[in-house]
Order: sequence, then structure tokens, then C-alpha cells
Amino acid sequence: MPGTENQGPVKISRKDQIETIATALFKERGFSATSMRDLASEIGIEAASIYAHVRSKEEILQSVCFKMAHEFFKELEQIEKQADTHTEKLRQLIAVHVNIITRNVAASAVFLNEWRHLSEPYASDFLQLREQYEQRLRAIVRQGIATGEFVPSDARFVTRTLLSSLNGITQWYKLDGELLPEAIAQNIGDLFLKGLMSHKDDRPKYH
Amino acid sequence: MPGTENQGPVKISRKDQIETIATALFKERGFSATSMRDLASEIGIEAASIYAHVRSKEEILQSVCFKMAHEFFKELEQIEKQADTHTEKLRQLIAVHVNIITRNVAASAVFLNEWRHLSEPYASDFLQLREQYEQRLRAIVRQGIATGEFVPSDARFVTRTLLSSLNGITQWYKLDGELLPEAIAQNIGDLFLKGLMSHKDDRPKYH
DNA sequence: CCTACCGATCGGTAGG
DNA sequence: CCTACCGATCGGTAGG
Repeated sequence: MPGTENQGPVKISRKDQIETIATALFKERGFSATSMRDLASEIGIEAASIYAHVRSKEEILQSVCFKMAHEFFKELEQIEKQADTHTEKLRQLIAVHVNIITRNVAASAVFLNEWRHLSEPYASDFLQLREQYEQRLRAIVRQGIATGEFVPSDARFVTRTLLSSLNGITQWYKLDGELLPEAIAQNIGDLFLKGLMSHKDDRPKYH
Repeated sequence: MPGTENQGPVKISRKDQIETIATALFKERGFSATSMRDLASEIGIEAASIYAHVRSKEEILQSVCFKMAHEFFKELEQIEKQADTHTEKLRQLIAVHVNIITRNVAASAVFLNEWRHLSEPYASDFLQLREQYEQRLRAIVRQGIATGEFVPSDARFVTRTLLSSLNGITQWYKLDGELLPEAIAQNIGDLFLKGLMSHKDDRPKYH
């Protein structure tokens, strides 16, 4: 079985390794400032050898960006389906968003900051996905306002500010940090739900 | 008076024009993905001509980054000086931060995202400034908590999340947008101060 | 501010 | 996965 016999107990293929290291470099230096030679030397092979596993530098970026987009959408759809309150939906969406980011800090940072180096039609496709995600998050906020669950507020502003807070995590989160992902989610959830809920019901309830 | 006789009523010098256009390109495409030829063609001159006004591509980046850092610090020091409450200090700091960003969206985005392309010792100097700014903002939050003005909370987390919300404005603010800078500041101020203040005193007071 | 140019480096290919 | 290499483009300089 050529191609499978040498993988052994560690499942990570050379292709996966390339993507992982590239993601870290793309986050640190940016896509354009990372050369295939940088990447190769980090892996320990020659630059030309990368092309045995990957068609181009951009293909790596495409893979990272669309994989992350898929992650975010998968969880969003799960949350949209359930018939919970909008408070609960928002709290859960914050929790899974924090979870995805803290489990994939580098990939999330690349997803957020390097997608503009995608060529067409990938850039347009990607942008559409991002806009749709924001729209659907905004719909939850809007509906919560419409039902009176949330205080009247600018859904567009709230959504953008929430996304900035969540996505900003990529810029400061460290695996050995003092704050656990669950605590981050709790804090962001409290902050925004406190801001969105009427005064008599300040503390969000769980079940 | 050579060098001054041709400036006429419009005060913008070629050097300023280069910096302005470069800033816009650096924001849109990133520093590394912007070539001096891109910049030149946007200005309408040859690439080599840029070097009559500017020593290098990086010098432009240095200028933008440190000018913005200076802007932010100038306002921070002003706010630290006055003997107001921490609530009022935080609200004012948010207001001036929003103001600087909305008046310099491109420069702020470059300041936030492209500084890592600075070479040494500029990168280290810059990073030190950013960390000091965050530290001093955090001190205001900490002091507000210590005096009992703010509810007990994680000052580090609050500061980072506030900065993410503020800096995120560069990613969505448009001059013709529906939300005016004053309204943005008001909303962010309300959100965070509501989150920071004790329940019996939910609405922050002004004078 | 332009023409003419330089050495370095880039992403990527051929052929093994 | 490597050696050897290609054309394109990069930041920047010389000299006017």
C-alpha cells in the first residue's frame, strides 16, 4: 500500500504539516511576506519539494480560509436550528465562536486577515460567506429585539462590535494564558447580553 | 524661497500625497503586497521618482505608525491628567479613540495591522508603545475597580475586549455610513460602562 | 522627476 | 524529495 505504509501512529501527513506550518507563518508575517523558501526551511526540505504536496502558495491559503469558514458555518447552522430563546442562541454562538478561535488561533487569524490575498473567484466567494455569516448573526440580534427579548438597539452596530470582540481574541489569546476559553465566552456573553437585556432582567438565565 | 514658492493654496505636498496614497494601499493590500511601482502608478509618476521624496518604502510605514501612536498617546495623557472619575475618563478615552480612528481610518488600520513589517529597532520601539498604551488604559479600569466605581472584573480582559471593539471600527467604518462617530462612541461607552457599573447605577452620568 | 539599470528574491517547473 | 533553473518582479541607485 504505497503512500500509507509509512504513516505510523502519528496521523499528520506531510501535506498537513505544510499547511500547519504555513498557517503559523502566514499569521506571524502575513501571506505576502512569507516565501515558499521560508516555509520550506521551517519544514526542513527544499522549496521545490513543497510542490509535490501542494499546487501553489495560494492553494494553502484557500484551504485554510475555506476550512475555517466551514467550521464557523457548521456551528452557526446548528444553533439556528434549535428553538431556543435569542438570548440563549447568542450565548451559544459566542461560546462556539470562542471555542473555534481558541482551538485554531493561527488559522483564525489567517482566516480573518489574509483572505484578501485570495485571487478571484475565491476572494469574492469568501467575502460572500463572511457577509452571510454576519447577516445571520445580525438576524438573531434583530429577532431578539423584535420579540422584546433585547432592548431596542442598533443590531448592525451590536453585531459588528461583538464580532470585533470575538475575532480580537486571535490577537491576544495564548494557550498558557490565565483565561480559559470557557471564561472568555462567559465574559463576552455577560458583557453583550447585559448590554442587550432590559434593566429588570440584568443577569441572563440559563435553562 | 525655493521649495515653498510652488505650494499655492493647496497645502498638500508631494511627500504628504505619497504618504496618503501609500497608507490607503497599505491598508487595502497590505504593506508587503504593495510595490513601489503600484504606489507610483497610483500617484502618476515613475517608481524611481518616489525616492526623491522618501528614503524607502519602510520609511513611509514608520511615519504612519509612529504618527498614529503619537496621536493616541497625546489624547491619553490629556485624559490621565484631569481629576475626573474613572467612569468619565473611560468614556472620554473611548470618545477620543473613536475620533482618531474615524478621522484616520486607513492610517489606523495600517497602524494596527502593518507595524509588524517594521524592521528593528522600530518594531520593538513600536510594540513597547502599544503595550504601554494598553497598560495605561488598563490602569484606569483597575483603579475604577479598586475605588468601587466599577464592579469587580478582569481588567485585562475588559481592556483587551474594549480595544478590539474600538480597533475593529477600522474594518467597517465608512465616511458615508449610517452611524456618526459620536454615536459609535456613545454606544461603545454605554456597552462597556453598563458592563462595568453596579446594577443600581446602570446609566452612566455626565457632569 | 525621468531613463536606464542592478542584484536579489520571488513563485514555480523540468527532470530525475 | 532534490538539483538546476526560468521569467517576472522587487526595492532601490546612478546620473542627468
